[in-house]
Amino acid sequence: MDDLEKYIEKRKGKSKKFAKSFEKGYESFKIGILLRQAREEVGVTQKELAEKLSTKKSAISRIENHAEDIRLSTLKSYLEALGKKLQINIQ
Amino acid sequence: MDDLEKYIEKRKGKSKKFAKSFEKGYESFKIGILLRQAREEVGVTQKELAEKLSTKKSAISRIENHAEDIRLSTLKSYLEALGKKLQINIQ
DNA sequence: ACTTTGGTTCACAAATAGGTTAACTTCGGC
DNA sequence: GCCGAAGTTAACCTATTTGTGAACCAAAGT
Repeated sequence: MDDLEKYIEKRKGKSKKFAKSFEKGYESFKIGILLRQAREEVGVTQKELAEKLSTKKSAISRIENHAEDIRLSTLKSYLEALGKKLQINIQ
Repeated sequence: MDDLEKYIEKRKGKSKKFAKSFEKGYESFKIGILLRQAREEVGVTQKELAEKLSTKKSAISRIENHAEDIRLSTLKSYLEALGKKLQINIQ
């Protein structure tokens, strides 16, 4: 069980809604979880991040919880606003 | 000069339109170029790939040439249709 | 010269992501 | 208990991506 999965279990315990919708589609949630992890690691709130991205905290929450898909540019800027870099490679 | 840049120079030589629009935004083109490279490496035509993805060759061409942004799911399925895997990590 | 194959580009329609506001919940500190 | 801070969700709207069909170009073969 890797870090991501541990993290997921923790969130399932905290939020019933999360647990329920999670079962519907593991894949779509992965990226949101990764992003939340990245944000919490840096120790920034959704509101602070939203301001850096000139958007609203609700949009951040949606990305981390609900979003079924995300644009590459959104992913990139989210991470860059956290001082991180997105690395993509093909195997 | 890495492989990607070599590849870009080659394409610039072949297509004036590509060269011109390329200058407008390097970033947006990178992903299309990577995808084309991946496809050519496997030796599959745009039409063949399009059929695997239940879409049309024009959509594939657009992604490789024009697309300013792309959904993560699109990126993923494009690569999976080529038998490749998308790997994302955060630095 | 004609045809076929691979690719490009455009225009329009359909689907979906992201911006925004507002109401709601949870949690910690007072 | 009350309050503020952090987060969640829903609804609406706009912007953008993707699907699709058609016209076009270039190269290669016949």
